[in-house]
Amino acid sequence: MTKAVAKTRIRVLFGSAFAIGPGKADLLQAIDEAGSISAAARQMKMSYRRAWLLVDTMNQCFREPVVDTATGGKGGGGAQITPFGKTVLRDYRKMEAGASVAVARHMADFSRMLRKTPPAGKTY
Amino acid sequence: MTKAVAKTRIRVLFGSAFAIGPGKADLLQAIDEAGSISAAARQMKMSYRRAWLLVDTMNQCFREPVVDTATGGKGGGGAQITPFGKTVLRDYRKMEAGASVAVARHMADFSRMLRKTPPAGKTY
DNA sequence: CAGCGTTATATCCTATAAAATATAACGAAT
DNA sequence: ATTCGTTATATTTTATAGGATATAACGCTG
Repeated sequence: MTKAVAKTRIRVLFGSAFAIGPGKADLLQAIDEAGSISAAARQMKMSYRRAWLLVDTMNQCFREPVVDTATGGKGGGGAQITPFGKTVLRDYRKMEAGASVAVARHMADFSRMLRKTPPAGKTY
Repeated sequence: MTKAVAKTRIRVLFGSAFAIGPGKADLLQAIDEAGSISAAARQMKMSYRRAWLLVDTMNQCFREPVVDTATGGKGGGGAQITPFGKTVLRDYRKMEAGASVAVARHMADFSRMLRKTPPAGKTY
């Protein structure tokens, strides 16, 4: 059975550009574990460019940087999530979890209305 | 003051393609009010093509059609949201509202962490 | 000092989503 | 019968996000 579930995706918008969403939160977490942007990017199978751009956006959107970076390789450089960044991530996850619970409350009813087999091909 | 708020956007995924999200819900509502896909599309400033594709996807994803259509213009044709479609929309709005409340609970803390002025230009 | 693995950035290329456009069939009103 | 405003669909074009690639500067390590 194809259990269709709503992954609850919330995004915090800031003006027109957005500050953080599921992708950036995961990236932040990956950087925390991996110790560098590039390692996190490899882990998440995204280009370094994309990862760096996302980090840059976050650092621009928040009052303080969420990630500290240092050039140089092999023990020298790398990236660390700041204490402030950890707070951002933690608070974001709280919102996410809360939303997820709220959605789950009605999800059973909803999924009954879905077809048993997903439509094939592109569906927009 | 730039009040940055998280619009809570939830999407119900169905396999890989997704069944309904904020855009489709709004479209459904607009069709209900406007009485036709094309009028709803104009109202929402999207192309008819796009609106039609979204409706088509929904009709494929759910057990029953959410929109009934009839060809012909000037009183003849048009589109109506089905009773089933109304249920879908109502239940979706319930999930959305629940999620929104949950997010709002933590939003105050979060928005304090944002910069006072949004970054200019493209930010990804 | 040479090498490795970073950050940081610029440029080019490409895949894809969306718009624009066109057209056919249709049904009611006039 | 003509016209109007639909649904439905196909084709072409455009805008843009993202990948690929290249390069410089940097800082540890050996």
